[in-house]
Amino acid sequence: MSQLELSEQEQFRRKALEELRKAGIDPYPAAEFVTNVSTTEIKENFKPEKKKYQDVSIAGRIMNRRIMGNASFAEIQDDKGRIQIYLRRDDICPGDDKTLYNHVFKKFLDIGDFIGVKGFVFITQTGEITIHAKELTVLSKCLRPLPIVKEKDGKIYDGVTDAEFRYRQRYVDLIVNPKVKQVFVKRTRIIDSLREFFNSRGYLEVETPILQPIPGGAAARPFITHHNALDIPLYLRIADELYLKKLIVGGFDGVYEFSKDFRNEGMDRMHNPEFTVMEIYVAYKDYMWMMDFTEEMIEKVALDINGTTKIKYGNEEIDFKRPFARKTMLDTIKEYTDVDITGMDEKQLREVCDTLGIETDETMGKGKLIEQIFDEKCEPHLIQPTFIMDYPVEMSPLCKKHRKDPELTERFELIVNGKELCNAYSELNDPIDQKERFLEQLKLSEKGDDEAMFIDQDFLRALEYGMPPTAGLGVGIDRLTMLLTNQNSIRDVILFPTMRPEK
RNA sequence: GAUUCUGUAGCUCAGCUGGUAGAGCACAUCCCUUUUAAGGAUGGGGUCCUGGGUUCGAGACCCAGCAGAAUCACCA
Repeated sequence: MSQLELSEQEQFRRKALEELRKAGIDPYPAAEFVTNVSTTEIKENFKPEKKKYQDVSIAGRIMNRRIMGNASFAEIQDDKGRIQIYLRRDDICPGDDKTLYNHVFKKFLDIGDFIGVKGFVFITQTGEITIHAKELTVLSKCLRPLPIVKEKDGKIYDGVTDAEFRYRQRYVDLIVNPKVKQVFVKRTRIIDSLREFFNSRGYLEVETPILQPIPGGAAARPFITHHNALDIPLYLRIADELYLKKLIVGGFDGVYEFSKDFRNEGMDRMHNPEFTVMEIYVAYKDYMWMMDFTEEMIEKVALDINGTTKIKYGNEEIDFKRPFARKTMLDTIKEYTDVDITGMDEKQLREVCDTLGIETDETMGKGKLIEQIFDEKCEPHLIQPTFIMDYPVEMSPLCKKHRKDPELTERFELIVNGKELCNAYSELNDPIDQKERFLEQLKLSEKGDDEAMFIDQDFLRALEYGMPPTAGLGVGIDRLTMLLTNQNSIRDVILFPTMRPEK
């Protein structure tokens, strides 16, 4: 980029950079700057009578400056927060040479630059905890004007709100919007909390392939790529289910993975092409056990993150206190539509859909039709955490048939705010049954269902060696984060959401 | 993929019925040793998303495109 293409403000900052160098100051010094405190630590603990923090060293980004001649106030921001700095010319320049204040601080530094400050903490006349600077060190020059967001009594002035700007330049969003940073801190805490829950029960975190020759474990359109050395197509995983079950076959009794999955489908406020799912599989358990486990897990995470089981999400108040409601899918459909679809065949179900005003097409089998009825007529009403149990067998090709009714499966989903949050099975471990279910999927695929599952021969081979009865659970981490941080879009809980490239 | 809305200074936004491009913050210059959204004064800064069209004249109107957001469809 030539000098001519730079904005006026960028040119001024580049000029200041050169002036710093001329003054013998390296604008990008290599040496460590040792700090001994953070902004928030001072603000939380400083008491004027205690004589604490009389020799502090702190580093951060300049976010505000008020120059009053030979004394100035600045605010610097570190990882934790902000604090005000008081700079007096004769304090940071004790000798005759006043360059550091008159030129370096006043002329060559800007909002956005990183500085290090050594000094003591005091309270100003207006009552603000402030660091009185004795030394000032330039740590890094900022060459672009940083948007200035101001706040007074909770009111934001000149906020950076443009969604495109925020997502594309997330680094700026994080600098100027502290609430955004908090969301991502919470996201990590959620994952920490889950991990702690699993580890404390002795389950093992594992890593399974992202590049898979057959994308298994879910019904979805995959991304495809090519491996040059092997000269084969590879798919980005859509789920890690089959690999984790192979590990149960291999003798691990409890395994889990935080899995970045990829689906080549539509994008909207609930869907990003890459997203995170936690899947866990525990041997010798069933879906009833897993329901208790899920309840306990969700309640714990809510408490760990927000200190309460109650959350506000949009206009709803949701309570994650145990126990959650438990209903079968067929009962729920009866409850919301007054239709008992128990034992109906495909033709009858199609008629029910017509009466209820649900669109159908020829590629839809029995399972898909029931799913449509549930998704349209029931799911949106389920705001409080609700387990929906016993899905039709056609909808769940990897799930064990119900112990009491072969038309159903031992499956539950946890619905919160009208959306699926968790999905769990008594895992199908009968290799003959599994093969038949895969063949059913193949028929659906031939009928035109482009989401039907592929047949994974290696998975069938593993099951033939024997898999103990196993309960499995998947949790949408992005959606869980959205709920616990009250965010309306998945893009607000993913640091760098997928965007069309610029220009 | 469909529909609607949006795109003007570094940021947030005005811009009338089509008639010389505006404000606040930021930036620059000068003054000021306890200010806080904010010290005071003065000043500079624009590919009005892009390309066509209508018009004497387009930031505004029309067409096409690009990018984003919301809603819907599919999916978690």
